[in-house]
Amino acid sequence: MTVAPGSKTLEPVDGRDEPRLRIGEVARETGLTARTLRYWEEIGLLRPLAHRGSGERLYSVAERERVTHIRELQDLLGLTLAEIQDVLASEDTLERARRAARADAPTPKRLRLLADALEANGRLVDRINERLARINEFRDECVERGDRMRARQLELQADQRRASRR
Amino acid sequence: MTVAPGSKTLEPVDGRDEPRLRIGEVARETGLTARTLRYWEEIGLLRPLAHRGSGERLYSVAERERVTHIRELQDLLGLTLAEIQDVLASEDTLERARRAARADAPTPKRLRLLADALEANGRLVDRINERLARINEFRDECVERGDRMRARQLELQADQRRASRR
DNA sequence: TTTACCGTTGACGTAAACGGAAACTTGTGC
DNA sequence: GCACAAGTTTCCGTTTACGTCAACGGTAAA
Repeated sequence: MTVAPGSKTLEPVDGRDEPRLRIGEVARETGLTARTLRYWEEIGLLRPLAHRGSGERLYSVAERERVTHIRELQDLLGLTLAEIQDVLASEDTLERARRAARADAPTPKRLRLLADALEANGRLVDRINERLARINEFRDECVERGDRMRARQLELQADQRRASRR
Repeated sequence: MTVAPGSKTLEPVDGRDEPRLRIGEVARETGLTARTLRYWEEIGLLRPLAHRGSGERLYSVAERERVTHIRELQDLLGLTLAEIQDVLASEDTLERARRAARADAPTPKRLRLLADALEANGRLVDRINERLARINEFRDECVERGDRMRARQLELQADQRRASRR
């Protein structure tokens, strides 16, 4: 058995503990393909540091999480990548807020960033709730149809029993 | 103002009361484009009777409902048109069951058709529930993030008040 | 050094539509 | 009876979000 090449040079990178992930790892862990990750980068959804030898991309853990988040927005809410761009642009405020916290930025500025992030989050939750409502409605329709079918089934079974009795 | 052409010839068609709808009407009522309806027909999802002069399509009410059903499967469950083909193939059993009922088919046959339709419906409901669960999970994550942000906001606001008091 | 991986860019292919052009019915109004 | 608008038809090109294939490069273990 061979060890994945580069496994040693990957873990640290500049004294920090943040592990750097290769595209294949991110793909496996998120259930996507490398092609998809490159495409998302191409249209500006991701921004890994492409380095190491001939431009090999390296992802941070935060970026991997961003990937799964994008996946959920796309899959579960049915947003287009363009819409996701917008959502993420709003949400990135939170990242800026965190950086501001680390940089000991003035409290009012941090409060403003937080408020923005909260608003973006609120809009997202609204969209999710709306979608949940619609799906619930659809589900109820389906269940009701099933109920009607079961009722009809009982009728027919009764018919059958009556017929076989005589 | 002019009346839409053909509005008079449409309602009945052969002594039956079933109104026949033109492609534009179906498109408006379902929120799709005529182009999409033709495309769905092209790949075998719909089968309107294309007639009247030069192959103008006419849809029944049942077909319009099929269209909205397809839309929901696609939109709400995120199924591809190919998957929808399968789902509908199973569901069409119900239509056959109805026809069998009208044709006074033997009870055992009708029961078999009903059972098939019920099974297809059950599978569909399962898929819906699965999806609902995943979206709920995602929603909870988002709400929780919002809660954490609000907590941080309160902290910062307290800081601010303490600072301004002295 | 060779082999096995994993990665790169680039070009072309595909699914599920969307959009527009040009021609053909069809009912209406003069 | 004829022009006209509304609606439709087919045909063809574009878009989005990737899949696939080819040709090539770096890294590490044997």
